Amino acid sequence: MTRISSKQASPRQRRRPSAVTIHDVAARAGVSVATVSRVINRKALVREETSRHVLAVAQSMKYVPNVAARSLSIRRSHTIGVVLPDVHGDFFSEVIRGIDSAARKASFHILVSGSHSDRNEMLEVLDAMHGRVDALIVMAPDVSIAALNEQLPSNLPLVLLNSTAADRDTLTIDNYGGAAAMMAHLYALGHRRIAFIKGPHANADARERLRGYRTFARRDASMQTRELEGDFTEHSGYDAVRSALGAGRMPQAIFAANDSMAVGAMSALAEAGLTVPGDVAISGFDDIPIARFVAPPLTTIRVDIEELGRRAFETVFLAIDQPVRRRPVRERLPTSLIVRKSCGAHIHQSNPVERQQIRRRNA
Amino acid sequence: MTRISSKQASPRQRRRPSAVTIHDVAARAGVSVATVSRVINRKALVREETSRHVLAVAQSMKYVPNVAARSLSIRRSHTIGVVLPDVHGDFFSEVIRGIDSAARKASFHILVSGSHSDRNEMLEVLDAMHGRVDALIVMAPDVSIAALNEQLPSNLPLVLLNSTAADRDTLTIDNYGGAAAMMAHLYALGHRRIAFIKGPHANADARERLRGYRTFARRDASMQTRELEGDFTEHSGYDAVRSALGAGRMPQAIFAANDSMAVGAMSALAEAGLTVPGDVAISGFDDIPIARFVAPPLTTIRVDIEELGRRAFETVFLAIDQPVRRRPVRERLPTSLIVRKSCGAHIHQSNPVERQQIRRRNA
DNA sequence: CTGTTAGCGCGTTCAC
DNA sequence: GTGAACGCGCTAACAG
Repeated sequence: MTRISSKQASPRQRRRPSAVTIHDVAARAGVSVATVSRVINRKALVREETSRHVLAVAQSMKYVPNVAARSLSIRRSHTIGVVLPDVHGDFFSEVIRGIDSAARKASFHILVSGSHSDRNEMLEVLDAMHGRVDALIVMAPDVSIAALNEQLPSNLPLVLLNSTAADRDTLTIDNYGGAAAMMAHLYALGHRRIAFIKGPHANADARERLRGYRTFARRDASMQTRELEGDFTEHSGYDAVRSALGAGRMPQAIFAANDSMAVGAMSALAEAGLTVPGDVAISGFDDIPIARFVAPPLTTIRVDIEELGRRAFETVFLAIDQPVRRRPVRERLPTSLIVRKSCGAHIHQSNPVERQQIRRRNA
Repeated sequence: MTRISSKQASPRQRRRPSAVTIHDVAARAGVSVATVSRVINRKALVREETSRHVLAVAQSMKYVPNVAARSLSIRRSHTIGVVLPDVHGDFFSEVIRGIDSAARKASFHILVSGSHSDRNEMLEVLDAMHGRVDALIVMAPDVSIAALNEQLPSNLPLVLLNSTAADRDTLTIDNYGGAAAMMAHLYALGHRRIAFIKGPHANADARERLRGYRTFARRDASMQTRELEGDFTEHSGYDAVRSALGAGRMPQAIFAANDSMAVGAMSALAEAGLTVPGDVAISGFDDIPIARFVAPPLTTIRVDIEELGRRAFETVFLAIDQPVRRRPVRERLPTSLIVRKSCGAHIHQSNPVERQQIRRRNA
């Protein structure tokens, strides 16, 4: 009995008025749902004419595929989850921007969750994302990693940002190299008493920057180091300088683990009547937008956070539908030294003569 | 025939190994899927003992409900979409933070999409979110609103941020009032030649701030106004001052439509050898974190963006499942004047005597 | 090329 | 209290 379902309208409308479905379009276009599906998804071959007709009908009925149904069927949500800790300011927005722009090109959506202070909270969110996303981009303090590995279904593609874990894809910034480069720059400028304003101890980036500072500082016996506490906020940079002001000889240069603290430090210095770079040189890390607009402009290490986000998306995107567990991707994004006036005359690192003059002047 | 389905395992595993489903739990616990569902959702009454047992089994099997299936069934995704234009820096992160924190409390997820420069791009995204979200929080230039209203299913709860549209819920910042308050402050300080650095023309906030400036400036014949172009970036603030420097008499005060431009302006002033507030007073809008750490600290209008995000979520959340179309919510968030040193000595608005002295000094 | 049909995993009447 | 069975809207075989 090839009963053509002609009175389709009645069995519907059981609950809400509901949106127009693939069945409605099929009925109206006089084809089967399969054909409509094929047209919509451009899968398989459909006669050009049929295709146009279906498309026209769908358009006229304002048909929009139900994503939940599709996800259920193909087991894919075309969405990736992004979970970040409690980061503020530009970092957050830029990394999201990077991920979002890359995701949009691939027609992916991003489900974000930010500001997770404690581990349990983060794990809870991770759990809730299960099934909702095809892959995950996670930034977490190292301490969470172990628990994370157990919690997460190991078949879910995942890339870790700025933290390390064997057996997982990771994407990091070359914090160590950047810090070392900055120290080399300050050293070349003639500075020997260089203080460092640290970031939060729990932060992996902060630790690596500190390591760069320490390692370089140990390379020369004439170096006098000093470490000031900080937590990446402007205020902590301000406080760090205040404390330094009241304790012993001032350093010739202050290297802050991030730009925000450098700005805070400059503020404290200005308040104390000290000039930059005349009395003390200042440098930061990140190259946030205002870095070049403070007075004097801040010498810093540029980090392309947006690029980090883009790479993160690309990494997980490639991992989706890759059942074979290859060896983890471990990429480290480069940083670059941006020389501005806060550390003395503008010199090019590549010009040893000029460097010599500066060194003498600063001696 | 009460055939207990004992050999459940075979019909499964047709495609991927697939995660554990409600059927698996039911079979293992020796109950029906309906019961498991009831236990998981705490709906209907289930015998305490049965409930505990099912829960235990589910836990042991690491059962996680499939959200796609649930969404399909209950027609609800527990997700809200957030669509923002191309905003940078703190605004973006703070509004997301606000929405996210409120959403998490309600067990909602947020699907974000940012940096939409043109209208079509935004409409595309809006379209793609259809079915994926239960409600929408949208920030768009006014120009899009008309198209937006047509595009969006009118039954989808939606709140507009910083833009207006009849018949839609809107949440705005009191930009006009804030700008007027700042003008009153500068006026009280004795300033009469006050320049204004404008924001992007397409931006509703920028327009309102400009309106506040103009309206107040017209209240006194002694006022001399001047409008400088800007686009909310530090660089444009810098450029605005550079252009002013080369054209006629410098204003006594410069009121930037946002803090970023104020910072850029200060940078240009410092470069030109002008002091703040000695030679020219500077004020901004937003109270971004670095505002108090530039030298001198910036007088500004505080805007609580995170709160804006929280309110936005609450507004749409309340609208979900509210079939009755009440009259639109139109809320306007207050702003407050933060007096710092960039406009002269620190004075309290409430102290007329002090204000008098300042006025005389500035005369 | 196109139609039929069986799931995808879960919520939900309606009997029992 | 609990279970059987249907439907949510769509994709993917499998037939034709």
